[in-house]
Amino acid sequence: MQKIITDNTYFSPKDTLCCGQMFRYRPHDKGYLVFSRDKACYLYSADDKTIIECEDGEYFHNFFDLGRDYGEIVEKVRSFNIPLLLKAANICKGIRILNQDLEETVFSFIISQNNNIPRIKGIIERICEALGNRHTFGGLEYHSFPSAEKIASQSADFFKGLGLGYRDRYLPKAAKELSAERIEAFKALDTPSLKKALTRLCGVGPKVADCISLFAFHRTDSFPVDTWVEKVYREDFHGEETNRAKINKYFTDTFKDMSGYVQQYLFYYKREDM
DNA sequence: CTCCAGGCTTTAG
DNA sequence: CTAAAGCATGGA
Repeated sequence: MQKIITDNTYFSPKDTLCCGQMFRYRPHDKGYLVFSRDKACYLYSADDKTIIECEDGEYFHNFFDLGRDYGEIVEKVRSFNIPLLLKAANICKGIRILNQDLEETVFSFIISQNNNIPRIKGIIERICEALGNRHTFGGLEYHSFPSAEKIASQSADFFKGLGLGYRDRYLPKAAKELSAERIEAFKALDTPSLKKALTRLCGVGPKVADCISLFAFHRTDSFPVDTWVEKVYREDFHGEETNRAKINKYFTDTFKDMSGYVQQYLFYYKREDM
């Protein structure tokens, strides 16, 4: 077992996990158990430290984006000098934008459409239990997130049985569309082209594409606009637009390559009703 | 009962 | 091209 110890000023387990960018975690002991792909870690804070215990330190170092200076990012966000954002940055400075597995992110956010977070978490858990491989971590049993190939081999009815509702047919279809060549081609694209390419996948529209480009490709010039962000835009930025594409343009034009960080701060701030 | 959730596909205009 | 209807499910 490896142990990664970091300062917790810019790394809060709770805020990083609960801000809506990932769904596979649960409270455990002093912190949380976190699952990504076929891997697991135990994440917790003690005194002024945040600690990761896991078998694959390299994987989770990258997963939690530990190579990046978040003090610098928070300062850049503060420098926009927007009162609401100053407040949000203080509360959310412990959020790290994760580097998540591409396939897992694609399927997870297809499921997220017109859905709420507790139910999304439940659906993903049932998918892992039904199709994932069994693993153990520190004596605890868990299931991996299934491969695209495995998802592609299931019927829409199978997913309906897991409670996906009308999204049942999107998963196998998107899984078949996710070829290795296509995934490889994604990496070379700039963010607007990547977003367009992701939108070709069944069940992936502009908002989900923004989430994938942010949480799997770390494209921080993406700004996903969902119902909560729309609420922030209306109520706090006093925006007039109702078209989500235009709201997206307003935010990305304003925040450029800080868009992803700002979006997460605003989303979390609004959803937690702080 | 209605309304809403990290919106999308399909169809109509 | 844009706009709107239709969509499963479960909790408030």
